[in-house]
Amino acid sequence: MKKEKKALDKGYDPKLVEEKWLEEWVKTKIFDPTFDPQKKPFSIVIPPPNVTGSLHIGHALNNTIQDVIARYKRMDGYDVLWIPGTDHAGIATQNVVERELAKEGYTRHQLGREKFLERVWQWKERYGQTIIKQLQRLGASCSWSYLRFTMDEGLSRAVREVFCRLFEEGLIYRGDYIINWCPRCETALADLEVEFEPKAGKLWYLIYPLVDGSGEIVVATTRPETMLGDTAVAVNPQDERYKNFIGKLVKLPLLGREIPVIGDLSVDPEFGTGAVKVTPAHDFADYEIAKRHGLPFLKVIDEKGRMTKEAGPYQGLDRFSARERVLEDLQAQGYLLKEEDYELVLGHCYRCGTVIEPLLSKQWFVRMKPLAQPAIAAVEYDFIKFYPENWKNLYFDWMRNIRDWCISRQIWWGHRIPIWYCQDCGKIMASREEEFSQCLECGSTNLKQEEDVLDTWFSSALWPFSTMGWPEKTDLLQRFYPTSVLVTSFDIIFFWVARMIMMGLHFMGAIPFAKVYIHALVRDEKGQKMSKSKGNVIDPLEMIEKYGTDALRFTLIALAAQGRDIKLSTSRIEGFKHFLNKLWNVSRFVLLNLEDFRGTRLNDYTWKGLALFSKWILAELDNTIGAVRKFLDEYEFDQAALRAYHFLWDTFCDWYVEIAKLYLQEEKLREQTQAILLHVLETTIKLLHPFIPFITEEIWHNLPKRAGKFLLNTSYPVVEGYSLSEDEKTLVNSIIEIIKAIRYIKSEYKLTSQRDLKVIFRTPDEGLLSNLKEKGKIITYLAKIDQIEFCKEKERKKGEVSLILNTGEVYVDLTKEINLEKEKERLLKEKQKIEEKLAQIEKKLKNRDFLERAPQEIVKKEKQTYQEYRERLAKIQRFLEDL
RNA sequence: GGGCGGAUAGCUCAGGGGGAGAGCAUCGGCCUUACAAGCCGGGGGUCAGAGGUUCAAAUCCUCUUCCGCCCACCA
Repeated sequence: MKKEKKALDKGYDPKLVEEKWLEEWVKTKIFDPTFDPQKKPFSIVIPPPNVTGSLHIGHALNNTIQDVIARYKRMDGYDVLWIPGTDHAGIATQNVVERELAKEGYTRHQLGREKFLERVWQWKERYGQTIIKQLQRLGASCSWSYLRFTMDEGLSRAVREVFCRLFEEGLIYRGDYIINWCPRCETALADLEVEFEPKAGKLWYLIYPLVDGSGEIVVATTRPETMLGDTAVAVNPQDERYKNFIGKLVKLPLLGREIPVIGDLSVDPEFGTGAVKVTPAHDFADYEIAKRHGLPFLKVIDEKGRMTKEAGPYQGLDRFSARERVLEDLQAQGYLLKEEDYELVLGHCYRCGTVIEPLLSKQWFVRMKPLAQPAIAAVEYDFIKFYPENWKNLYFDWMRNIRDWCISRQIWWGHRIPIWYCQDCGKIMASREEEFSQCLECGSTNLKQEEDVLDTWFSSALWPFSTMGWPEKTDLLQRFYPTSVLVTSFDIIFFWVARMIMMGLHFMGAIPFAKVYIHALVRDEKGQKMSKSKGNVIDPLEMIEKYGTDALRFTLIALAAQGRDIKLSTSRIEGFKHFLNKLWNVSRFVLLNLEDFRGTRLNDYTWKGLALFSKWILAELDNTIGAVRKFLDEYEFDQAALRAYHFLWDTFCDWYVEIAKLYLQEEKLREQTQAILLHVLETTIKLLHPFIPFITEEIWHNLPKRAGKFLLNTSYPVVEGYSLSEDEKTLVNSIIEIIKAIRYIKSEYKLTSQRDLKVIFRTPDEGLLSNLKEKGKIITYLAKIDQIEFCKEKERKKGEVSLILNTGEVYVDLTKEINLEKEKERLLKEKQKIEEKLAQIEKKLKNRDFLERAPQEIVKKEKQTYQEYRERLAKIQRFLEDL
């Protein structure tokens, strides 16, 4: 016999509980894999948050979902590895540190590369643990011994290896291309890193006179300052208006250069004047035109967004002031025809919001087409499955139109591109080693490493295998690659998911994960993405502080329906906090009633020997376990959580526990009821543990006779196959509906405190009748009345209140005078409802098509319902007469 | 310009071809062997609009309106 624990405190206080278990879990390393050969492996890699970041609500959702999966799988017998880690987040982190420096009055250039990187590393050391601590606070059951960082030595080696192999395979090349440039961060950006926003702007019409004086051509532009870099004017060759202009020269206003008029099919005759100025070095479309026609590229804006010497008198001006000046001068010299309001879409840097400048520059690219092909096939053939499925369309769309990936960045924080240039012979070499001393071609030691670093997503793309020690052949890779599932949100399907699939297939020869679960974005109440700059963030840490981690987790999970965004509100969190309190208190109740419990188990009793409602609750529990498991397996986490929620509250607390109070008083039933209470509570707690780990762990440790050190070490509940016979089901339903009916009558007639009512239940079902007679006590106890009579036939009596149920009728003699008018009103209202319903069914039953075409069970059911309602109507009629 | 998703109770949202659901809010009544963060009972919805498919539509299809996302080199 186990000495009983002292009862739980009244009211659940997460603060007292969460910290304690957190410490225990992390300390004992229960989240690390065991490598037990008996167990099947299951692995997840975390989407690594920014190393200097702070937990936001999106992380909270993302990691809660992963945690639910990880805990469920662990309890279900898998050997789970969940690799945690952080991302160095190149530009973002560099910007943060630069801002710090700015406060001290420095720029990174003043500090120099080496010193600057030291600062960033310092920053990383100081704040790098923050996000990890916060993830732990969230209860994330990551395998903390395997913590990784994208710039760890191991991961950096993987980056170099991948770069070199791609370079050797000819999949990485360097070239002059027009790219997106952020003049503030002073770096190139990939297409994906540019965000477009519509903005009110103007369309200016500029006059370009023909050199031969035979006329002029008017072009429309949104960026007049780029005219300084024009090297042609393009028209559509099929445009009759301009046919004769092609081949002629126009004089560029302000600068006086002579440039040709060319014909190009990409020009839309409908837009503007049908003539386009061509600025090859500062516009993507113009760049393409220029390549087709062999036009010169004239760079008039530099890396800082200032006009170059090519811009003549405008040299040194910022690009926006240059626009003003150019317009003034054009106006003054009569080259500005008119201006119109025009809404344009401007690209902005996704990290700092600065307007992007398309710029011609030398960058490194990855050839994507050859990598994309197998990655498309992997999803087409369902080797990788998306949940919900429709996200794969988005994936296909992007992958099939993929363009080469610009991977070089002109910042300092990141993986420096492992390319070395021989200063003597010009040889370009890729090196797996960090240092490289001698030219392979000429033996010169005069080598210079590439200044640029890699796009931060380059290392992220390797995450599933670089974290497991690749390129070494490690045990980790052997056992846990490919990973089982990737949990992420749709906004990084291109940035990350697609690239991991490509790299995984290319370097591991295997998919990086079998399933991709795409969860919702958590938005604000207006449906907008939360962001610091908009000031509409809900801080998960604040919520945790206020409501507790479990409440936040449960809320996020319960709201995370597949394929739909979450609009979070604090009232929901509050509601679910109440649920935790309920769980806490019912546990308290069970424990308080276990004082004399001898510790029998369910197996000590025969099914036949159990009380009716004990069998019932076991059957209900069984249904719940089945449903929760099914929902978890299908990644319908909200449904799983809500199913368990309703079982605990509506079924267990509201019915079984109340009935158990009665059973506990009966000597014969007391002990088995204790065993059932404990069993159901313990099972429910296991069921709920993946969602709300802290409170369940705390409760579990207060239960007697538990096995294992932590709840996580127990096994997830399985369906046992308990079910009631048909007679038992009828009996249970009857009891419940009788109780509800009496409660309703008492409430309607304001008799809630009156016990001495004469209540009669009549049913024609003799079997039910005899069964019910033994259960009168449950009814009187829960309905709070002194007694109830059961009968098969009943005299009609004036002044009784009566309710029709599925299994019979309840009559209440209110003894005092009742408001007959009110009862009449109620009955008439019910009568009307029934009549409406009957009319509806009648219409169906008269419809030959329905009778012939609808499934027979449906027809049968309708007929049955029709009969039942006819009977009801007759009864109501009688009740009305009896009033 | 393409593509995707949404419109269901006062609010926030589930559901999804055969009797409209939850949480919060609201109204009435309760300190009952845990829980007032609770218990018992009630009210409240032409499931955006129109058409179609079907014996049967909130649910499937089409269109319309509004909202939100993603993609796209119309200067």
